[in-house]
Amino acid sequence: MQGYKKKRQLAFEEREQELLYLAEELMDTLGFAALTMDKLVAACDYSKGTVYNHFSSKEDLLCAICTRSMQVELQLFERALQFNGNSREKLLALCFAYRLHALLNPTQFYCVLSAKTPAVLEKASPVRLEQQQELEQALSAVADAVFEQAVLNGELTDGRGHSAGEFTFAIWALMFGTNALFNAASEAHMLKPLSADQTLLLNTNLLLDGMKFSPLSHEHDYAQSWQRVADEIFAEEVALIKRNGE
Amino acid sequence: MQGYKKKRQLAFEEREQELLYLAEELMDTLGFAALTMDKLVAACDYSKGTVYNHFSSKEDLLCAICTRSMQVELQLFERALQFNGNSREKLLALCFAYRLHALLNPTQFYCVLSAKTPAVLEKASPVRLEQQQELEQALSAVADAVFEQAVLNGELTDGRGHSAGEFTFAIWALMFGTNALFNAASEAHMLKPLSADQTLLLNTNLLLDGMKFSPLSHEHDYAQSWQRVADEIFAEEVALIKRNGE
DNA sequence: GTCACTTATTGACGGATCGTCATAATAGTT
DNA sequence: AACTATTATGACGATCCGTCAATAAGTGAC
Repeated sequence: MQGYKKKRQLAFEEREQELLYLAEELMDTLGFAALTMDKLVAACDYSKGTVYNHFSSKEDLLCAICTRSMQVELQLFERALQFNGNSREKLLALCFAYRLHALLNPTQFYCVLSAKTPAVLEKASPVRLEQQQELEQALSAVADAVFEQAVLNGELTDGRGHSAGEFTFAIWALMFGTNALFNAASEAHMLKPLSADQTLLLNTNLLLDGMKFSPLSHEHDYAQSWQRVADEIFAEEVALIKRNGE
Repeated sequence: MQGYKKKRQLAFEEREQELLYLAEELMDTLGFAALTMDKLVAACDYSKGTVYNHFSSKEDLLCAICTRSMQVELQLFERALQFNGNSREKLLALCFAYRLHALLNPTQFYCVLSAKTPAVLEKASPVRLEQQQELEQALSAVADAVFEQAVLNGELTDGRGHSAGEFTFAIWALMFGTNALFNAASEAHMLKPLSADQTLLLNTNLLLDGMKFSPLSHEHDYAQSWQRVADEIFAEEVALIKRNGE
């Protein structure tokens, strides 16, 4: 029967989410490296075989957490787009969302970082990797659209013939790198003389200025825009972080 | 006796290098994830206890490979500085060296990437982490010096009061991110429509233009500079990569 | 309601891997 | 040669991973 299979399928997906949530929780409480398939099995109500029915390996599980992470990130992106401002400010809002996501869900960000590691890439299942790429595509598409709109609006006029995709990749790489290095630095108890937010803002300003994305940073107060994004779009989340930080 | 201890110490360090080299070789041949302490022990002439006398854990070993990697990178940086050109071209040469290093030693780059992962950071020994930070400091210092020289030369005049360190961090994050994402993409057999070199060049051009680092990219043909770096400084290595690539 | 058949679940198990530690060996000292 | 301090050894216990034969649950036919 059709309905039966559908129900079954639904239960399967629900359980997968449950397992992913549990795995994340385990990492949160026990530390990132302490996540173990055995522990996950012990913590859930299912047997090892069932868990392995969902995730072909530990790395596959990591990858799954990673894609789920990008799904919630995508939602943050959609919200960021609602920011009332010019294209460059919208892009800034996306960067804000990216950073916010990393702060809200450090564990998830760890997974994303690990998922760029060959040790994980080598062992994750092909299906999972494909899903991950699709999500990355979806996330990139959001930024692409902003760049394309900026061209239409005349905010981005440099005609060197670079595609939106290239610009998106550049800002993505910059955000990824900045966040990764920051996290590593804080994890290693390094001195952190410069505030993460300010650095992030500076870096995006430099890159977008280099794209000649007007209004340029000396023509507009993007620190204020950054603050506005925090207040007008993500007030709740920012408050949550503040509370957790203390 | 003084001389005795010294000799002993020397032998210890020599053995450590030997082990590191061996570990890297194992990763090269068996795949990144296949590196195992047991295998390393089996491959070397020492016992497990001795190996663990050098590296407190597998992650510590990874970290050690990572710092050694940065040492060779530092040498490449020194050579890059020899490039005959303006400050911005020297910085470009540094970026070239960074990329070159990742291409020449993919395994080492994997280690560097993994070393940003909390799973590794959590388990590496404090001493090792400190060494790693020192090396990062040394590498940053090279770029810092170029930025500072550029200010003295009047090539970098933007007076927004940003320190060389901030600029260095920005370009470092951009390079790290670009390389990491590229490697992950190629590992996952993703479509790669854009050439890595061109993308890298574009990204640095954008960022440095945003810093108002003259001559700006529309005032100078940095693609040519990039090629010159390849020919004049790293011809040997580039040839090696070409050969290996086929 | 029962039987045959398909699909999903279980958890014990083998094979690896990690890191430790009591024991053995080696070097230096007296 | 005897004694001490340092280093090396590899067997061992504890995990951890992933598999698979056995078991249970679900489904449709009669």
